Amino acid sequence: MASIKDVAAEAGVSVATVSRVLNSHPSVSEEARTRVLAAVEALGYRPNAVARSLRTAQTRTLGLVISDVLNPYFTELARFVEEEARALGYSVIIGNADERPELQDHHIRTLIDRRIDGLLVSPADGGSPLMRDVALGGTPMVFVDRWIPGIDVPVVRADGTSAVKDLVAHLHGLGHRRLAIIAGPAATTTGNERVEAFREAMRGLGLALPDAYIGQGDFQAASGRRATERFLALAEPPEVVFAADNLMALGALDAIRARGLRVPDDIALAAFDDIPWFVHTDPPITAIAQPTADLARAAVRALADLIEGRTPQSVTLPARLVVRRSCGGAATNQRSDR
Amino acid sequence: MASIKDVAAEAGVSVATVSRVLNSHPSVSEEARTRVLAAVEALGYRPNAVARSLRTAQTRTLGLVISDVLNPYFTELARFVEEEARALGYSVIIGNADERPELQDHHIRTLIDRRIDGLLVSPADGGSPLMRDVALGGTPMVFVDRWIPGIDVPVVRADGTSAVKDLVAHLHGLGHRRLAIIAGPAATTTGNERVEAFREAMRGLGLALPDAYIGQGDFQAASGRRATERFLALAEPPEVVFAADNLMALGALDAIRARGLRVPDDIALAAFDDIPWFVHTDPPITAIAQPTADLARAAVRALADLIEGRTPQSVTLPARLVVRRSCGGAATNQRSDR
DNA sequence: ATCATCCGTGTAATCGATTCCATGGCGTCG
DNA sequence: CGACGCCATGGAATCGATTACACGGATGAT
Repeated sequence: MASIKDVAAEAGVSVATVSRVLNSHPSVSEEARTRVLAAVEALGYRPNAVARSLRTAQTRTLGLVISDVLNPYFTELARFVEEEARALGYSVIIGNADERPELQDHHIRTLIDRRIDGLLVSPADGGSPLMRDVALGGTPMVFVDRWIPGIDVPVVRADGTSAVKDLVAHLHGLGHRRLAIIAGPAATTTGNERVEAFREAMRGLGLALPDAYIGQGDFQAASGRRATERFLALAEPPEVVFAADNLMALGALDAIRARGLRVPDDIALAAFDDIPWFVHTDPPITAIAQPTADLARAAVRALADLIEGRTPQSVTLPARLVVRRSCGGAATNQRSDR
Repeated sequence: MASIKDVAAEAGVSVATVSRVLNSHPSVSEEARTRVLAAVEALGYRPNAVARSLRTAQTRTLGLVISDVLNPYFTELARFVEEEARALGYSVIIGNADERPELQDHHIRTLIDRRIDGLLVSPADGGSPLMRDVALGGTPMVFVDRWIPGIDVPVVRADGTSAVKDLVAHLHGLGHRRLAIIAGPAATTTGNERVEAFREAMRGLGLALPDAYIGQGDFQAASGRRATERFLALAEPPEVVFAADNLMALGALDAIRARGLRVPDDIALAAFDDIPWFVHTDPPITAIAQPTADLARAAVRALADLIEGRTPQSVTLPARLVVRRSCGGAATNQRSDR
């Protein structure tokens, strides 16, 4: 592959001049510029990003470590992150942690070794020593969706408390009193917050949330199934299951079907994170929708601010309730779904 | 961030020795080795992958350019690709083309500029000049899922002809005669092959595939909706719609619902590419499943073979029919789905 | 006419690794 | 006892870019 030296030779100038042309430095004669450009064209020259990065100590690359690519919420987030990053002149390297802390650490380490300019993380756990070191070590970092208390970096996330309150009120209005939740891992902020918001909203309506109605999940479908099976085996099973993410809702649906029960007639179902498929499940699932595109954009901008020396802002955007048929009641008409 | 020089100074040896220790070169005294390792530990040293890549002319990185991350089939593929690549000591950088050729070219260019060791591509079109140049230019390259005729690189893909035949036989057995297909872009191999397999299978049963029953889609949901609306507006609408990918099936479902029709009673639906959500849609959707994990592994191995100087193999694996309820008939019992 | 300035350009240092080659010490063999 | 070879090690070149610095020539001011 042609290098800058070859271009310089072809154009009959020094490598410095070639570099100046390529970086549109003002001090280059028109004559030299055209010669260099012609040589670049002739040789099909493309600058070596590796060499450039070594010299300039920047890669124009962002690392994005997400907890689970198979979760449509994160896939969508990743897509918008890449879009915004591209608009700002950055590339994105995605690391998929599969909700496994050690895999998360592997990706963080690999990204740091590649000297990415900044890191966008949705932590799968409460924070490894590595993550703390990286944050303290000066690598620009921003948390998105989930964050880690005690690590002082900007956080871009959605606040679901108001939407959860709306959901609980909706359920209460439909006559449901025994509400259960499948929580995410306690080590994640979203795992805790959603339970707390749920409990708080129930308390506001004079309802209790017994421990037996709190299932422990890990944001994966299988855990949603297990938790739901446990609910259904109770002497007094809940009337509603609220899954803290979409994959666990899928698992819950499995478990309910396996028991031969119907949603919403026998039991109602709702989920955190809205995804296109929820419109088409049987029945369409009531969910809490996050402003994914806005979150992605805000996160990338905060990270770019950090990298480029501006002051980044933490951002919290509201999530909102999308009522469909899975909890019964009014929104029974399919047509109104979309 | 500490460099190899700092480690050398701390350990009281030369950088050459540090490098030897790090690359487990045999010619290093035990004494020196422990000193270097201690210094590495003390400084928290991590080798700079950028510098290493510049020197060794390899990045231990694979580029994966897929047509659409939001399509669960590709997401899954990407996940398994990363998994296998990691097992072989490579990282993966994903480029999402969003089914847009110019975006695909952007990512290919960026990946080449970063000097990735090899490229895995599922082309969104018939092949840009850039793609040809890259293939001819000696960058190791493997096509996965889709390929481009005339570009001589290994291809790893699923063969759906037999499964499509099974599907058509299944539909025929259920009494359906008017079968329609929503095709993918003509510029993609999967776009064409699936139509051809469908047409061929129908011919085998003495059925014709009129042009009006071939909808032109682009593998995105919206195009599936449009094509289906056109089918439903025909004087004699089809009894079955077969979508060439899962997103177009989603769009078809939308269109059918919007008309107030029911699946499978009013019209049957089937799709290429099986995904977990199809179990939970209303009704569960009959689909043709690809062996995604095996495809991903085979593709990565072929690429690694190419990179490391071994002889790569093109691989074709059979897809298989998964019957659910969306075409009516026997498989009506939900329990049997899983 | 003289001197300061500015512009275009080239030379060379530099980024952080890897690796070729030279060197000195030591063991072995004739 | 001398020669040879091997081993551990360091010095220095190298990868492909960017960029500080130096330099010569042209231009403008006085």
